[in-house]
Amino acid sequence: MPRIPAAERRAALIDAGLRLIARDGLAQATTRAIVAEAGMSLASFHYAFESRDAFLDELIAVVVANEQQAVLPALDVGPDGGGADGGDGDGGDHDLRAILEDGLLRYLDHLASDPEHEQAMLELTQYALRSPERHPLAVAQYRRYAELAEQALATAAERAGAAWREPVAEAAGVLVAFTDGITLTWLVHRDDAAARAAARAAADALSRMADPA
Amino acid sequence: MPRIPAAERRAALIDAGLRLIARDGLAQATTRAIVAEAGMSLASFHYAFESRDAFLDELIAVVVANEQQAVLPALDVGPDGGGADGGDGDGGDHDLRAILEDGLLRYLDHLASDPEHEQAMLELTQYALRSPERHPLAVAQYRRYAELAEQALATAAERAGAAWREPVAEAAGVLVAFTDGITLTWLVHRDDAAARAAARAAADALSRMADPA
DNA sequence: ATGCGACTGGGACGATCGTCCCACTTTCAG
DNA sequence: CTGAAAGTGGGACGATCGTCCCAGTCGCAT
Repeated sequence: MPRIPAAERRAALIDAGLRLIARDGLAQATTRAIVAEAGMSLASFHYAFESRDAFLDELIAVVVANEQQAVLPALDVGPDGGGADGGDGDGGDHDLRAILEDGLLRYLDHLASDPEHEQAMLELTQYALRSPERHPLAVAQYRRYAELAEQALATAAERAGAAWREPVAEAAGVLVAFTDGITLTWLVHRDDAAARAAARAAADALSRMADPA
Repeated sequence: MPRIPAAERRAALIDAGLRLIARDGLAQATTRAIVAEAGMSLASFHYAFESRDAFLDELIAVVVANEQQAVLPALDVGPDGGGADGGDGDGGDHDLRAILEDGLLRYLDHLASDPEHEQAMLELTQYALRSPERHPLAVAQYRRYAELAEQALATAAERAGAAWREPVAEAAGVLVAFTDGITLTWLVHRDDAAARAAARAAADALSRMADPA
């Protein structure tokens, strides 16, 4: 009812759109459903956005930009965690392994606390993957993931006093891939124990891509 | 034009449907598009299937059942591959690591040879993940993946003369998760080198879940 | 205060969706 | 040979989609 400038309306619509996609899926995110979720009239949608496609393009861009605070602190904060039992042969990078596993477990907590958000991100990726003109959006999304992973891995190595053997970007790519896979299988099975086992294996593999200082 | 019994028509429609989903995406797989791809009339669709939802349900079931020959031989055949350079400390399970890496690289070849199929499977999973009554289809799909992974891992360990420390199913779950993540990131970036690096790391992590005999 | 431009509401348009119906043709058991 | 059953074609239905239009109304600079 109150008058709202177009810029704010865009933000409110994107917010409602993401909420709707997370709850009901991308296919249910029609223009009418979006404005209903935002409590607006249908005309406001096309006053703020040229088309539904343009709306989704901007939604992806905005959501990807906001992904930072959701994942980065998951791997960033906290001193040494308790860590699982050991028994590994190599010494040295034990700390890095524990830090990485701790970060991945923290990500699993984040995933469990808001599974629909990750499911929505996955759905948006697949949407962008279709049609060549939208493919760059998916690439940008995963480049952002890689950036965040890179920061987290750099921080982890620094804290453990280790050094990545190859460029951090390579390990970051591996981390993104593993995280994605763990997310997808957890969304299917909701099996926390299996996800933790995969996280453990992922931390193990990643830690071996670095040398102790 | 020729008369075709309903059973054959069901198979032909499912075949056309999968082809269409792989090429254009699930959203474009309308009843009209499907019958056009199969070269039939629209009435034949609802003569063979009760509804589009029922059609998709059976399509998923059939496709999941046929997934066997696509993935299993990828990890199953072949003696010791060339293998990458080494430098790892631990001895013992070096063979298992190489076998697993070889199998994963073979899967990457399969993925590159028909990326749209894996993309379609991913899309079908997300479709099934929505709505509770279809969720079991996604679970069945990933249970099948886990079965195939289990067979492959058992074969690999046997060939390397190694034994899985935990039940094979646990390692199989990790393999499915890693494979899924590698698939997704490759579909986005089409970066063969990055996928191979992730495959190497995955093989490394998995091989450490077994003990040499 | 006032007028112009930004914003809103509701209704309507054509396209396309899944589904259904019915007249028709082919097949095959008896 | 014949009649019931199985399969086919095309058109139509109501619902819903994205988009558009236009008459109205509010806010704000002047």
